[in-house]
Amino acid sequence: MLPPTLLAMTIDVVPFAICAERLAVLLARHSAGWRLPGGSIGADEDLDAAARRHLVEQTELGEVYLEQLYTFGQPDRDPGQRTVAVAYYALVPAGRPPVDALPIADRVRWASVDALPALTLDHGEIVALAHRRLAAKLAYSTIALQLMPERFTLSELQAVHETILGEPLDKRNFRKRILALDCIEVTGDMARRGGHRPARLYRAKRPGQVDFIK
Amino acid sequence: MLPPTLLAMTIDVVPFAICAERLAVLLARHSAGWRLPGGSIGADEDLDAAARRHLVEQTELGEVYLEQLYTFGQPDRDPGQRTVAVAYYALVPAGRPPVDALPIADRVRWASVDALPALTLDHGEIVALAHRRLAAKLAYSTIALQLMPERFTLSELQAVHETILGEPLDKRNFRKRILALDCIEVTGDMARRGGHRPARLYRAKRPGQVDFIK
DNA sequence: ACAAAAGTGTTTTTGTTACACCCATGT
DNA sequence: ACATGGGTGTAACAAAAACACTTTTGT
Repeated sequence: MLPPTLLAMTIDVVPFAICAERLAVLLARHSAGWRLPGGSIGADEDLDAAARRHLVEQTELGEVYLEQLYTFGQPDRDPGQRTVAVAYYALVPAGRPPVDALPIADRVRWASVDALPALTLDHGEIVALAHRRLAAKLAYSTIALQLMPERFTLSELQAVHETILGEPLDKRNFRKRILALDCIEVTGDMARRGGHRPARLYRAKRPGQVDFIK
Repeated sequence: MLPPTLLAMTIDVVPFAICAERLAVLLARHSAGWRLPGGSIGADEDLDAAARRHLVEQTELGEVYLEQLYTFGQPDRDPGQRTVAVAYYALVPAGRPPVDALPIADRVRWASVDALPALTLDHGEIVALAHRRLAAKLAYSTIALQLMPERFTLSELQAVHETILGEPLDKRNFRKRILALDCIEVTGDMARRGGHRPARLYRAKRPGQVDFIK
């Protein structure tokens, strides 16, 4: 058998968050436009670790849910040199320090998935695939909790689902289903925001953990 | 940003088939035991193409369903040199020329997934992940048809499902569900095998295509 | 008092599961 | 005639969908 080929490899990360009721991706400024955060893999670095490192270095988003998505290796995907990209997606909880307040604010930007600027290489496709995967996972896992702040209302959680799926959900059925999953619990505190009845605040029972359902 | 790192990359393929009512994997003989078919990636070769090429070269199995599974990149997964493996799985229809009849018969071997020999590196984990993925896909796609010969009976299809899931299924419910999917059609011919009533032979309506359901 | 979002059950519909007998062939 | 797997429908149950009004706050 032939020895393994040496190939240029990168990591690309699709960092998702909910911004202003929209599913948004954090993009990094690049000479030729915008691209996904990412970069090289250390000689002795795990792929997951490399993804996390690039995310922290370029976006200051640590401690987020991270999952491998797909590996893109078409020879012509990078017109410069042949590069294989291992793509990941990350879920950033709402309530993290907003990018505008960070020193890196001029290097990155949140962009809504349905109004993305042109991205370098095949990064547009990578985002599209990540979005589909995320939407599919809503149906059979508790993954949406990874996009929520520590404490949240049921209406907020429902809005996140609706944003990702792109369709409205029935309030009573949604609540029934979520509570039956036994993945969140009441905190006892109330969110009083706006001129209306205060809402109960919930928290994840097992923060950081994604459960599969059914 | 740093330039992409050059890393040793390989392709590993998990070729599944149903042999003797068991889910089996085709293994390749290796100096240090058994391993999955696979190998290097050509400098200008697509990853999918490389997976298909290795499968043909090492196992003579062309024209099979092939899907990327996961990319394994732990730094210590290969004690020799650091190697990243892009893993695929393949589904081989029953009724292909059996391996024993091929000139490569002494280099490869079908092994049942529940009686695998020790495999090199992390290939055992790769097989386990592929098996889980395949079992999961039975529930929401017509992927099992990729393991069937051109013409097959409903009982044979049910047996394939049962073998992969490792549990028996109800005959009437299974038939109702499969026929409702509108993915197979009667050929008009009958399979008369054994001392009992002949069975209708079906064929896939869209051979080679995997539909998602629900 | 009004506007705005929170909270709450029941009915209907749909899909899933459980289950048993006759049929056509080879021996 | 008997053994073997092929073929078929219905009733019970569970899950999902549809649906409207009262409550609590801020202004």
